[in-house]
Amino acid sequence: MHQDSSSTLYAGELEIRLGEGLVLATGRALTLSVREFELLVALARRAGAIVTREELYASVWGGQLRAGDRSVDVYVSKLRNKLEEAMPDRRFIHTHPGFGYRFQPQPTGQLSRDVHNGTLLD
Amino acid sequence: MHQDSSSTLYAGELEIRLGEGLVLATGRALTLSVREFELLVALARRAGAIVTREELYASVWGGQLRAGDRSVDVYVSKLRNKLEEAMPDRRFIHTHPGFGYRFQPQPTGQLSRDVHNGTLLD
DNA sequence: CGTGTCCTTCACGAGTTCTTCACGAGTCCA
DNA sequence: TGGACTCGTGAAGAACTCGTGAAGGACACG
Repeated sequence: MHQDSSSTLYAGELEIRLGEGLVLATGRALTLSVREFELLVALARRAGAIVTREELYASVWGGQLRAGDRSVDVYVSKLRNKLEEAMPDRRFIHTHPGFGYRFQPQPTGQLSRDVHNGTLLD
Repeated sequence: MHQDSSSTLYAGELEIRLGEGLVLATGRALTLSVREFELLVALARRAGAIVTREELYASVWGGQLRAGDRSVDVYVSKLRNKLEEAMPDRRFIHTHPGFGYRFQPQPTGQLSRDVHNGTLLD
């Protein structure tokens, strides 16, 4: 079927359809590039956890992050812009200086038990 | 499987009669070639979702898309022309660079649970 | 045959995306 | 306060993806 790698991640109001490269924010489709999408997936799969740049680089670009390579940061920036454009008043990606990034779908400061009606986030 | 070949897909103002190879746009019949018709069906069956070139190729041509084969793009272009000729001011087929194409009957921007009064889309 | 339609492939230009660089803001610590 | 370090992000060119006109082949029909 066309649904195999295509489970769906739910992260707050975000719906990430893995098989299709589609992200819906409150119903509206976001247009993400391939790198942006894969970065979002890498972050959302580990929602709530801090993910290092090395790990993010490995999942999105494949291979080893070289010293001085800022591509992860650049794409986090792009991704943030698109997420915030679609859903202002919400911060999804948090920076933990020296450690990495953390994807947190809840409104800033608020943690709540989510109801996921699709694949569970880790 | 999906539905038998004699049902009808409704996608926005488009009515696609599977058994007859007939497409009606606001009542008027479109004249599509076989490839164009099957491409439209492959897209419309998964309306709202991004469908990759590989998947489209498999449904329309059958078999595996080879690197460098642009036939899907060429037929998307032809299909777009005919759809837009029949219904200007509407964009049905959206490109998602790096992923594939998405058929979206609703006015740009709005996704909603559709009411199909024929066969349901997936 | 001659003509028309459809299909496939090629090629070029336009448009997007990716990578890298560079500068500045913020933080930490002595 | 000053230095070292971490991040955010605009910008520019390279690299890649996509849109589409056109050429040529296959096939059907008169």
